Amino acid sequence: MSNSTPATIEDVARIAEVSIATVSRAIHMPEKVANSTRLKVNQAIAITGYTTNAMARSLRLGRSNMILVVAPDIGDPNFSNILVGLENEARAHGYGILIGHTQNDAQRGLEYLKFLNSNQAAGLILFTGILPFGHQTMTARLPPSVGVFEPVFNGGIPYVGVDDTEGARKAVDLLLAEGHRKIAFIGDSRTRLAYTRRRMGYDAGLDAAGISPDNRIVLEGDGTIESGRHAVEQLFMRDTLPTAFMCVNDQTAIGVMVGLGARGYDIPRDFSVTGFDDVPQAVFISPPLTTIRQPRTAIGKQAMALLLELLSDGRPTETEILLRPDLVVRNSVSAPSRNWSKR
Amino acid sequence: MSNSTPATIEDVARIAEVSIATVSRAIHMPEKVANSTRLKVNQAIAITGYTTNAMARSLRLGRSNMILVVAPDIGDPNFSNILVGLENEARAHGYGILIGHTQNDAQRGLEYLKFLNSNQAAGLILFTGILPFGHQTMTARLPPSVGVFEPVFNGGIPYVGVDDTEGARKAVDLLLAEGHRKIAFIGDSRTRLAYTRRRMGYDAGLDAAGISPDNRIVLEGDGTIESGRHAVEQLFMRDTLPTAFMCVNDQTAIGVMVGLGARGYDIPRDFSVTGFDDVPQAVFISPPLTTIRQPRTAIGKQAMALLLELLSDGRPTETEILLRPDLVVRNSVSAPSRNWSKR
DNA sequence: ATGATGTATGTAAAGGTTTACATAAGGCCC
DNA sequence: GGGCCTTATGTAAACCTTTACATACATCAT
Repeated sequence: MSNSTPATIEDVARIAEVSIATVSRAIHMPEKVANSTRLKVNQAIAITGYTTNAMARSLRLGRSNMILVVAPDIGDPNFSNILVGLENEARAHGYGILIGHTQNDAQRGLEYLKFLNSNQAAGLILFTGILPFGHQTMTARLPPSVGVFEPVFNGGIPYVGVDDTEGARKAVDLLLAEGHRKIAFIGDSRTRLAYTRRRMGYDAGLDAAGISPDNRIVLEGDGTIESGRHAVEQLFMRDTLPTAFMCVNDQTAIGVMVGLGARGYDIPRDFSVTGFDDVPQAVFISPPLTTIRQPRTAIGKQAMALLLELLSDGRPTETEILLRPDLVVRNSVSAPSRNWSKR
Repeated sequence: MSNSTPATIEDVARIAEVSIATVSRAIHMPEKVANSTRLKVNQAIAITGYTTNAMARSLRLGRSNMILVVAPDIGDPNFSNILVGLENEARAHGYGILIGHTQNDAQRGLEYLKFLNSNQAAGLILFTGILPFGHQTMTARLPPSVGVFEPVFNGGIPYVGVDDTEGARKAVDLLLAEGHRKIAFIGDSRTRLAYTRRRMGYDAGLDAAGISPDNRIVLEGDGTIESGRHAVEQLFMRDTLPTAFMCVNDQTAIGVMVGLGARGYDIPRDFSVTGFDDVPQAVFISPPLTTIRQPRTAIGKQAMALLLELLSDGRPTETEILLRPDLVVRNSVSAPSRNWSKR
């Protein structure tokens, strides 16, 4: 059957000697069709190699079987594993994944909006932490959407991610348990919800340990390696130094380690460092980084499951599913060796 | 105009007081329509917020504006950067990217084949190095396709990637220049075309240096970290050891370094190691890995450009576009310190 | 004035589905 | 045997475009 044009439902109907309506029913509502007929149809499908034309189907149904996934940066090491989870779950339900990356450019976001408007995607997964569509869009027009990895700032969109506060708490508690009392928090941008939440974990841990706010050092940056390096430089300008650096993410932590290394310090002997995310590099840098693991594949899977549920129910839930963060202990933390406060 | 159902071409036609054919022409063949009319249509489009329904368009045209990208593993560190290149180029031409990963499972491949058969994708980008569809598919049915990163084994599909042979040659020449004479090549599977080609570079370099085949050590594996570690163990069983390990990819090189480290050797003092790919980790491991860089974004961009060209021309070119590999020198190579052959 | 040529627009069909509605047949009850 | 319900199938419309073909009008050469 190596026909040049693919078989249509009509070809199947002709061979099975039934109407096209029956063929459609045999495929999508098999219980509505007599056993004998279903058999004939299935044979005809096998003979012709028929597969339903997704375009025609989506057109008729007014809804596609694609999910648009928008991320600021496809290359982000966190991204790919979540994508695996998303993709697996989507495929299992007959959906495909359409991907786009905005590079934090609103113009780009708008271009992807077209995929939505033109009915090419039935749902939206957002990695961006923000609706990347400027103000042209009212949320009303958006298809069912789920934020992932980073809570969505505007728009009141359900979110699946790690419990940032609890994760940060685990990190700070480890540092505390090792005996650290002067712990710096190296954050990224205050506009990121993840920052705020991790910071909350940091503060809560320090509160519980009875460490006064005066003894806390909090810096902001942009979450890059460079930003971590820069934070170290800033801190060395001051008259007090922490004994430990608790970083908002692994990139920052790597930057901190680079900065400290450049000044000739040894980690964890001289300073302890923790990260957050457990990116693949974390295990390769030296020393291997003690950090908080994001269950990325699970996050992807659950986010997609939630979206698919929204898609069938239509119920506009505003949920937040928080997954448990795990502390992964490697070699970047030890007890404080000396008190840097007075040097 | 926050209407619940999106505007159709008919809404636009009514407002602009023209026929739907004219609207369609005003959009797609503006020169065929009078200036005054075009103006009216554009205004009507602005008022209604109309965007073309991609489903209807694709159905009518018999061709979608999606490109299917199939990779064995989305999480592969090589993948994401190529994807960036692919995506940028696609978007610039109004195409979207549909992604799938097979995990080397033929069943999975078949599932993606459905996207193709159901007309949801106009073209195919293959990362898999092999047509992942078992034998059910004759190439005739495949849409325009381009292999990327890994030459496609079966199917005679155009390919865009790095020049493996030249890259390997650069690595072996560096090792030779440092004075190494006993260089082991740690490969992966002989079925991978990339292996064969890199191996050719290795042999060519050694030939040129007048090193006889007896003095070459070649091992095979599966390209994983574990496989690199295993290769080291195997070599220590033998009575001759190389002074340098030239690895088919960075993963293997990392494994080799781990294996050597576990035995207490220092790199590059005791042994030199080179990789291939320049994955993001390569810079973080210690010592940072000297390797061959794949111009990933450029590969993606060119592959997509080629595919788009195929899509419009229809000309079934069987090309191979080989990009220049760059040697990136870090710290895993130095002159051989002693001769391990007789220990 | 006539016919030819060219330009701008309209009409209607086609693309492959799904599904509301119509029809037909079979079984059952009285 | 007639009416009624159930089950299985068919008919045809609708989803929204694009485009071949038809039409209408203007321009121009003769």
